[in-house]
Amino acid sequence: METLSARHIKVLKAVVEDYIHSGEPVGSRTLSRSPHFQLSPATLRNVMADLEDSGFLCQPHTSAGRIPTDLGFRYYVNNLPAFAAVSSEARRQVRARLEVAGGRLEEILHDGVLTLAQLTPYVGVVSLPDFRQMLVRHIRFVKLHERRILTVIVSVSGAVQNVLFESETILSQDQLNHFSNYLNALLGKLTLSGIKRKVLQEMANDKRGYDELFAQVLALSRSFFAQNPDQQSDVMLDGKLNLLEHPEFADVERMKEIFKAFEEKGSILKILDGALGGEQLRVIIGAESCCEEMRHCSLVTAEYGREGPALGQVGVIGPTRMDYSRIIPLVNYIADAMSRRLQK
Amino acid sequence: METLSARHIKVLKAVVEDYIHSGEPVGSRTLSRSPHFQLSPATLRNVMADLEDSGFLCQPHTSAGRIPTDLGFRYYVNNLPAFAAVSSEARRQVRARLEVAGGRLEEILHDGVLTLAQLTPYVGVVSLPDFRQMLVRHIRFVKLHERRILTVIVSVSGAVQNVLFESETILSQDQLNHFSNYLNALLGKLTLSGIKRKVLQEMANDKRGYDELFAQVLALSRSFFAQNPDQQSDVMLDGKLNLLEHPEFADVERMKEIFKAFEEKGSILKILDGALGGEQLRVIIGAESCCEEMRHCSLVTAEYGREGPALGQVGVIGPTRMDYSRIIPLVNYIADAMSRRLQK
DNA sequence: CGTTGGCACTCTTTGTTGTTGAGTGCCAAC
DNA sequence: GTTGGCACTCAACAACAAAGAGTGCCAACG
Repeated sequence: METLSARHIKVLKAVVEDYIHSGEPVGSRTLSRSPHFQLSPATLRNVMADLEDSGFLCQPHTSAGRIPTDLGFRYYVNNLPAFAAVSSEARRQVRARLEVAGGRLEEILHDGVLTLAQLTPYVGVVSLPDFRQMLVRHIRFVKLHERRILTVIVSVSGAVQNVLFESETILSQDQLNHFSNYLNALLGKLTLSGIKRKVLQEMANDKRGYDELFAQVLALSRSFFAQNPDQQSDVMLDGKLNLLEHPEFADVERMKEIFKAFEEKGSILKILDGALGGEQLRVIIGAESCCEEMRHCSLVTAEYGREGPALGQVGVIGPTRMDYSRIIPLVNYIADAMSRRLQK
Repeated sequence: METLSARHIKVLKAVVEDYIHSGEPVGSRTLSRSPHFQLSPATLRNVMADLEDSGFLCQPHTSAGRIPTDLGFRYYVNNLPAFAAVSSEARRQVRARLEVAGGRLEEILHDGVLTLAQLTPYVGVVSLPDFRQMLVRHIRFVKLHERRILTVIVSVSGAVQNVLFESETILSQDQLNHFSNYLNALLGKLTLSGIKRKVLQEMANDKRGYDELFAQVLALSRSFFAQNPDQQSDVMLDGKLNLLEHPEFADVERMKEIFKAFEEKGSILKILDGALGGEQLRVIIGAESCCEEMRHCSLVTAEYGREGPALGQVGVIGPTRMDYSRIIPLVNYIADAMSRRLQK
């Protein structure tokens, strides 16, 4: 186990790749027929038995071939990167969908997952940025009725968020415009949580004399933050149906499990944003996600959003038997295209 | 066929209800054991054969019991309404979720489908109102960058819509505020399409001299409508997983089919809003929906939105073997609660 | 004439029992 | 270290039998 000989590695690679493409357990005989091996089935059997002892392969049952374990896939992904170039068809689609002008953040993200769902037989997934962490470009208050106020917040990256709340006093639309202007001039490059922190600070040393306008803005902000504790972010999925085409999800129980994770979204979000700010591209294989329902799935995700902290993760969810050599470059490519479009 | 005798009706009712609760084809023996019948299996067989000839029942195969056809369910729903009262548990949940203050339209709709998905073993569904047909309460323009403008539209019922577009000339936020005020004062009780129509009209007889402000507003509106052709409405679903618990969807193929319809949404929207403005409550059974993928499903939907035209439909999607006597009153009850909350 | 018991028939479901084939582990020989 | 041989395991498949539920039809009964 410990260290693998060159032959062990070669066999592991062959098993993983064969399994990725066939979906069937691969036996020593199949392997020996491959032109890459001049070895007899018996020899391969010995090597495969070693790999099984080391935990890279396993057998569904005694008289079947071997399939890679999570560890086997992990070794493959980490050490054997024969990455395929992004196909011209994929480039074409990305150009058509993502290399266009602007659009709201949500539209861009949606285009991203849609493209992934169409270019791969897996599920496209993207985590929406945590609004509280985004730089605010604009705040606007709109009076709806009496004390009922609609806040429109636009982030630098083009995300738009609407929040309803009740103010403490009745204010006119003119006053609100006034406040909006005041705040917009003030806020420079702050995040929503930054603003909240600032407001709380200012309120703490309330003794200082403010001009009246600022006091009113403070009161308004307080109502605003009071009514909207900390809304969490969300994920967007597309192409769930793709998964049903894979033989590993023909079993209804297994399918239920994974669709449950999709419906709840919370666990997926946790997996995606759990490592935000870590590496640019991540591959999470099977049980590595620590999510019970996702133990038969892998994720390939990349951060999107240039300059400053990443906004979120975009990628695909598929069976652990995923075509990593094609998917990894593709996810990278699309995350890049999204980031570029977001910059415009 | 033609007219059914009292006995035929009684048998049909018994078969439908037994099938709804057991999910198994029901045979003459089972039926004769019911305390409601003093008849021998042989007699019931004759009656059931009649009902089969008339198209109300059918057999999955020769030696199985009978199950109701779409027509059988239809007759049952139309003529045999022994509706169950809404359970106290359901009332409690509706009170907790829907009889609270305000919230944005989307939140209200979301609460509605969520409640349905939790109270029934089926899928909760709601069609979002066509924004173009809603009465506009507020329009607000927010300058983002150069000619890039964000429009915030709030409808009378609390729906909020954000639209991005580019104006023809560069305008300051003060100017935009001016326009917003002008438009808001002007638009009274118009729908978005109403406004569009009006703008187009005014532009047609362009020769008339306008004051400059109005001319500018017109130009702005033109850019707005140019960039946003006619966005269609949408549907919201919740509780898709519920369906997987029903034996009729244990078959992977059938499941795929229905989930395909869910993912596309378009066909569901067509079914839902196809009959908007018709009856207050509708039951659509199996193939009646004219949607290939939905031929094994039934829908029970009711209109929501009081005063003026209905906003949309809310209800459930389940197998044709649905517990109509419980679901119909429940859907009615929830549509009512939603409408009441929307009025606030 | 409506109702009923009897009977032969159909067809699914379930369990049993081989048979086949792919694949393995181990061992002795090269 | 590599290889061929061999016995063994196990899933998958097919064939077959038996059970059970339900039917249609018919003759008989009140």
